[in-house]
Amino acid sequence: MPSKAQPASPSIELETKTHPSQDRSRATFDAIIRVSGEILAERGIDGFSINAVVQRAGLSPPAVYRYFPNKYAILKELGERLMAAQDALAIAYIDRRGSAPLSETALIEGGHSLLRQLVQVTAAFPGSIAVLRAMRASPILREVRLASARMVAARHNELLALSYPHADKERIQSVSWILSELGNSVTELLIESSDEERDRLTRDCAIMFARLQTSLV
Amino acid sequence: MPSKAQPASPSIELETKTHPSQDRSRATFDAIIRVSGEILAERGIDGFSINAVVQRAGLSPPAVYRYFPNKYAILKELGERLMAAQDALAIAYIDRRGSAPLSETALIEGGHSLLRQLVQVTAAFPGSIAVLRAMRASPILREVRLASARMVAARHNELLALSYPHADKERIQSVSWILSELGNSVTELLIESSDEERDRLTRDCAIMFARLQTSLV
DNA sequence: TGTACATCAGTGAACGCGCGTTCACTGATGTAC
DNA sequence: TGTACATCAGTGAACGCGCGTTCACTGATGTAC
Repeated sequence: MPSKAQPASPSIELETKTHPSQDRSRATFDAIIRVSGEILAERGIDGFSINAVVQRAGLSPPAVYRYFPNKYAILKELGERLMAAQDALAIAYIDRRGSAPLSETALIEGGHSLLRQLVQVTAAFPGSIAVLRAMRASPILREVRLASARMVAARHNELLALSYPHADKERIQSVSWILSELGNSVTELLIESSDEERDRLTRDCAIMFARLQTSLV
Repeated sequence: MPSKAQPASPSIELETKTHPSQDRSRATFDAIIRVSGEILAERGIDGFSINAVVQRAGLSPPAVYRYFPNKYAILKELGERLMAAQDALAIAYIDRRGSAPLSETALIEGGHSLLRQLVQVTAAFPGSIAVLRAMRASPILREVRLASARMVAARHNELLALSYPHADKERIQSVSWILSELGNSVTELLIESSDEERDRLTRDCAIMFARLQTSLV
């Protein structure tokens, strides 16, 4: 269930340029990514600048421009890496789950475990939820997150269609989209919460998602 | 269920300065707010600048500085206005609902109607969901959104404690917090979706929230 | 294995621009008598 | 009701700064023979 098409922003080149081939350059590339995540988390997207990255990474500006044409390209790379990591978890969960309709208990357990993994992987990622927020906040990056959400939703949709053969197709699509989109929001919510609250919140979110699925009959 | 305390950013003055007293100045103040919403929606927080506001509103820079010390103060004002509008709807819903435990059907109807109102009010607001996103994306504005979410969660918590007297207090708190936080995320999701999808999505989100509440037994 | 050369990786210094912000000022509105 | 004055509201022009970006260059690594 893709969202409304939006006019692309005045075209900004977002692709990475040279790809690192030697060890030294791979280290530089990785440092740029890591440091960018730190700065993004501390200052938000509006405080993020290439100059800040350059300074903290101990590089000179052209070293960054060797790989990235501008700051949005760095953020896009960060976003794509995080999305890839999250998508892998979601897809593995969907594949593991199989197409038989599951009991509510089993759905809760599965969802709970997926959420915990998402939280763990996202929290450990450079920039963590600040990357998600940047992708929402900047029109230039929106498409990165949407592409991932659409893909996961489509996969979930196939699965749910098999699990609930008598359910309305449009409802299944709607539920898949909600699970995919809110999965992201819930991950944010969980990472921001304190350690003591997190377990309880994770379980309740899993219950919520499970019961949304069982409502398909 | 307040989230982890975060160190305040290096103190930035966020209060509005002079408040408009004459008609002319009220018009200027409102124009600043309206135009700021437009620019925020078009370019995101990282493309938002006082210069851009000034230009579009047909003002000179000091006219803005008369009311706001910096761009974050404008965004904070926008955020507080949107939060106030959303909170009013949520509180009205909570008060209207009363403390008797409701049937799932009634919870779905109530939630559905609240979500529709939230979508309508938020979509009509200057900047719409871009304001929500800006408040998430910038550490400087985070507190504005959190204060609102905490307040709504606390109110909802009282109500649920009465509705489900035998439920675990901590679970009730957790559920209240999820409803409050995800209410925001869902509003975003709904506004971004196309007109044809929105009704279906709204209903399914209402089902999801209703069934989370009935899981309290 | 050593040398010459090609390619890869990163630097120092500078640029123009737009941003946030302020100064000294003009014009508009309200008020006292 | 008209005038003098005080306060409110907004302007024009300029500032310094940090940002994004590029140029001509040096140093590091890989490769051919």
